[in-house]
Amino acid sequence: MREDTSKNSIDTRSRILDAAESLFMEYGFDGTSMRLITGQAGVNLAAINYHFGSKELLFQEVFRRRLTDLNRRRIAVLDALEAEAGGAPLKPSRIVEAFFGEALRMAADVEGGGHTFMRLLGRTYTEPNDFVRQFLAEEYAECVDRFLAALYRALPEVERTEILWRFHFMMGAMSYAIAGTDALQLLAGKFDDEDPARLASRLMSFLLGGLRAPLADPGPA
Amino acid sequence: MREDTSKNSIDTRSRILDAAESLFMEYGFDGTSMRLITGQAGVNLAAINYHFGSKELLFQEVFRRRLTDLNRRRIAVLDALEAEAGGAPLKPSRIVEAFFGEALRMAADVEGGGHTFMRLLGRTYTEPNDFVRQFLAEEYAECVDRFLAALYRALPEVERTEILWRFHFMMGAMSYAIAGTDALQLLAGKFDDEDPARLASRLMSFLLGGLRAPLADPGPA
DNA sequence: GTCTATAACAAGATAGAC
DNA sequence: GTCTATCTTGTTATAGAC
Repeated sequence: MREDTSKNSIDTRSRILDAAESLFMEYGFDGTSMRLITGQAGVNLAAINYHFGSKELLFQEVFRRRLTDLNRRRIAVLDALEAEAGGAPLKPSRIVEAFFGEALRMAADVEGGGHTFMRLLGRTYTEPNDFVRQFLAEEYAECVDRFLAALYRALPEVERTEILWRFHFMMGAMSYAIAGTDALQLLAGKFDDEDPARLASRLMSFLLGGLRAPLADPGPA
Repeated sequence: MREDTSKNSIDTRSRILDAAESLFMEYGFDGTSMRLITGQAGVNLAAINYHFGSKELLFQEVFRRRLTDLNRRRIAVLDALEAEAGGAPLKPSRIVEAFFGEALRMAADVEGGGHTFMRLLGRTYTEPNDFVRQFLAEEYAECVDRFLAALYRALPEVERTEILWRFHFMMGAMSYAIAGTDALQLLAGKFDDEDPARLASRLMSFLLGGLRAPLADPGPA
């Protein structure tokens, strides 16, 4: 194993990305200065602009680095399920497991940074920063469209708007699930420490319960 | 109706709070400058420090103004339910409805600013800003303790950690539900515009489905 | 209570030496 | 590719006139 033959240049990018991921997660985009990032990464202040062009572009790269792969894996799993089903609609639970299971697997990777990234992602959803809003929408477009289409086919009797909302609710629950494992939160300190696999099965059971819940009364006309 | 007899001083505080609430929701704490707030409020820049002491204290006051009442109402509803039950455990669905129903009612108040506030609140949960973390924990402590105790009594056969997590998941779903009504989001543009009452019943049905879901397999020992 | 002016500092970005 | 030094702008906060 080469120790630091290539400690420069190629490594600098990664060091910056790792530091940025962790700091953006902790302090948010506006709360994280470039000086803080380069300080933690052990690189020069000017390196961010040299390697990424700007703070915003660095932020985007932090997401692209992991998100592209995550959504590719999601789609691959969905492809496999659909191939296996041979034209028949999938079970809703399989679809949900494919989408959220991949995310939870990434979140379980504490060493490799997947955990930090998924927390950052959850946090960013509710941070309506203009430039990242559009970026995330593009990055997710294909994956979300594929999964929604699969759910529409799997639940033809359910109004599409209802499916959309439930999918959205599930994203919220997952986001909090990941954030809650060691973050702030009103309930912090009340949780026993427990392994991510246990959490994943807790969440999945909750999500499927919500997805299968009886439809709401549309209310009085 | 008096037009602007008291346009000063007492009104200035409210104007600042309203502007701050809306801007903090849109741009976050760090992304919102005092110049922006005072500009939108139509008051002088120095007014924030005069009336609130600092930007941080203003932020806290934005929350206190609405949160204290919200949690008081929640507790009042719980008190009424428990009085009615006369010592018997409550139905879990009633407890959940009390807690989230009050929040949803506030979120439905678009005119009065409750909607903006609830979106800000949901966003702030995932923003682990040190000073607001502690503040929110204190502001919520009594209410959360009361509702958790009620749930523990209502579901004695369910492991407490499981209840804690499901409560947490529900908070996440609610947060996204409120944010998603007109915010960013990957699914934005896909939602038909619809009234908040409809959304509330959609969410409640999802939450109860999740709460009632079969317990997860603890997994292999 | 409200205002102007400004102090004191931190931010992102870049020019130019090495 | 990396560094230092610096430019420009924007930030919170406050002193002091009105």
